[in-house]
Amino acid sequence: MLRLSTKGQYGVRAMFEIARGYPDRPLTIKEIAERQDVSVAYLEQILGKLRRAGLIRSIRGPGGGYLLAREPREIPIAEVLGVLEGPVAITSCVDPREGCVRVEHCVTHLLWKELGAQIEGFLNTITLGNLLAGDVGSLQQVRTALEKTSKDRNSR
Amino acid sequence: MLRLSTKGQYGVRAMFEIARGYPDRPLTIKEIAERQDVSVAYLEQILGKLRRAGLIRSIRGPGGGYLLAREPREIPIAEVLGVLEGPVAITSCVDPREGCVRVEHCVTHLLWKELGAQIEGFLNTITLGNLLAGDVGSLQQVRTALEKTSKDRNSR
DNA sequence: TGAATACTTGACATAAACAGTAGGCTATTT
DNA sequence: AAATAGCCTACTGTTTATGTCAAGTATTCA
Repeated sequence: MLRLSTKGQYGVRAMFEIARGYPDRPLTIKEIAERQDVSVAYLEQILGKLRRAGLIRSIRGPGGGYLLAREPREIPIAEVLGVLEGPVAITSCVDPREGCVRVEHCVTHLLWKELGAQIEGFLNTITLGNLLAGDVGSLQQVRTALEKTSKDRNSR
Repeated sequence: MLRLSTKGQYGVRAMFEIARGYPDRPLTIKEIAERQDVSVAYLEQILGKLRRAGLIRSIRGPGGGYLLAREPREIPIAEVLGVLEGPVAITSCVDPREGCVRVEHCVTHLLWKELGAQIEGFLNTITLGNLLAGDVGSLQQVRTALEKTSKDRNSR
């Protein structure tokens, strides 16, 4: 359940690849495609969205390619995914683009809302900088802290 | 992004409805369907899965219906969703039923794995009992604790 | 200026997943 | 026996996901 589309996955991987070159040199689509094993045509769509959203810049012509528009540590994963897949919306009930017709009857409304907030919160704490530094391992500490807190809550 | 299928949503709502009657009386599919505004035929599929997984019991014949197999507080939402939609698997890369072909090259592998663990951890802390008691509001505290911890981590 | 290189856009194709329906069957109670 | 209620499986229409393709536009270098 709760699978991410390939657009989101490839997008993050492409951003990572671009970030690796940052700020030294622009990376061509072809390079990114080869390194991440994705078709050039498909990547074009993805990078186009990211560029229009202002996350990356492009330079045309020979020697051109893509560059990050900001520093890696200023680009949270949540933003990349948000551009490519829209906001987190576990159910249509909590989708900002739709809306709940039965909020008051909907017992689960709050549950989905909180789950969404949880996910967004998490993805906002991780940046491309973290990915580059390879310090995602320390995330486990975050989870551990969460579980402890929940346990406290339930034992009250 | 990350939308839950209707099966999962309806399933949780159905479980909630059954839990409301617990342990007094069995609820018929028809009653659940009416109260949660879902078709009887569709609900049958969902309740069938939940029954085979041992989350609910059924009683046939007149006066029959569905009952919880355990106490509401012993039934985490994660389990309900797991039965109906399989395990959390943000990408095929971290799907226990598939597997990652390129773990060592896959920078994002750990990220998706942690996100999945985060979600499962959260859904495991919420039970039908919590839903019944309407104390989902206190979830916010959990999130706040999470964010604080993350902040600490990043400022180190 | 012309060739090479690279990005841009929109239409289209295929396949998988989702959401729900339909119909017949079995068990239990009265 | 009749009524009630759950059980099971196959089928189907729709939507979404995942790409591909083709033609066009912009930039740079020689």
